[in-house]
Amino acid sequence: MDMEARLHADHGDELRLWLRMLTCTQLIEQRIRSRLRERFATTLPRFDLMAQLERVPEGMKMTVLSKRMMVTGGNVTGITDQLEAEGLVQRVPVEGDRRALLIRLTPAGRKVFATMALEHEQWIVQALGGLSAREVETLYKLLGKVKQHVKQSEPEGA
Amino acid sequence: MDMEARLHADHGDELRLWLRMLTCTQLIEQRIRSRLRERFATTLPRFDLMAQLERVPEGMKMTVLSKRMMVTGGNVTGITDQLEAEGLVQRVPVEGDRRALLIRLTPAGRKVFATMALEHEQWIVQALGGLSAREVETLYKLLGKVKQHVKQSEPEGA
DNA sequence: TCGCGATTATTTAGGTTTCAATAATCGCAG
DNA sequence: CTGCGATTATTGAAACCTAAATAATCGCGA
Repeated sequence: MDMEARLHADHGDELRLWLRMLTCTQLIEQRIRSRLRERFATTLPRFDLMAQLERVPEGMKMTVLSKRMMVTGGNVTGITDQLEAEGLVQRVPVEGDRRALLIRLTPAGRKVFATMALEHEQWIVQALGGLSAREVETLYKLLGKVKQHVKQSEPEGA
Repeated sequence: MDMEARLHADHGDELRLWLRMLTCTQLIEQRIRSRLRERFATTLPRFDLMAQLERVPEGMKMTVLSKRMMVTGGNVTGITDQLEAEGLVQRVPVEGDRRALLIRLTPAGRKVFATMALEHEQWIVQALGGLSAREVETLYKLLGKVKQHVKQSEPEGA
């Protein structure tokens, strides 16, 4: 077996794991998307944005929001436009910085989100129902290692 | 603690795990996307399609391809159009069924993919470098449980 | 053989996401 | 206080993805 072939063989496990991670998340994600659409006529990105805001009552700047959601700023602008038009979030000027805007849930938005979040959580519990509490914990810890390693290697600018 | 609050508390672990799964895959996925763009001026969906074809030299029908890639048929049509225009894949009529087409890599496509795949695998190994071989195995098995449970519950039709 | 439901691929319209460019503002160095 | 690089949000162009409609073909049952 030459070096190149050995290299390949040695790394097959990582590749298999990665593909399985992708399969699992896509499987669950698609299920959640379709349920959000059927039950609440909304989309995952909209739900995500509201979920982020829910944790911070005073609101968040769009840059922070885009980092947390791991999407581009332009994307956040678009989703915010929609939710604002529906009265679920509002843009609030930031005192002392005329560039920035704080996005926050309106009372109506908070109410709507509460309903969705409750059901959403049940979907997740159901999706992960094949695991024991101990296995959930193990998975959580191992993925924590992955997350940490990925984030520390190459934070930005190779 | 009332029932609703308890319910919430009991299921917090699953939700946390789900969010972490999402974070990990998105983190890695985005890194791969940007590297595919920088290094090979291509995209993840195009890479994915070629990766599927690579495993089956005789080619695959578009329906099979769309199921494996977990995207819609129309999407596969679009990506195939691009790759075909670049001479990386070709559409081959199926003997005995004039509806179906076999998509397969051209020799040029196979060559291009081989180069990308080698580097791609290194990226994955690097991303998962924070784990021991044993941890990779554990993660793989646990995610296998998740995958199986999600797939068996509600295969289709509520 | 005929007809009809199912399968296969494509098209269409609409929404999502990214990247890059733009415009406004900030804050600091001089 | 002036200018200039950095930050903030938005916009525009292009790619991606979906769902639903369309068109061609298949294959089976009567």
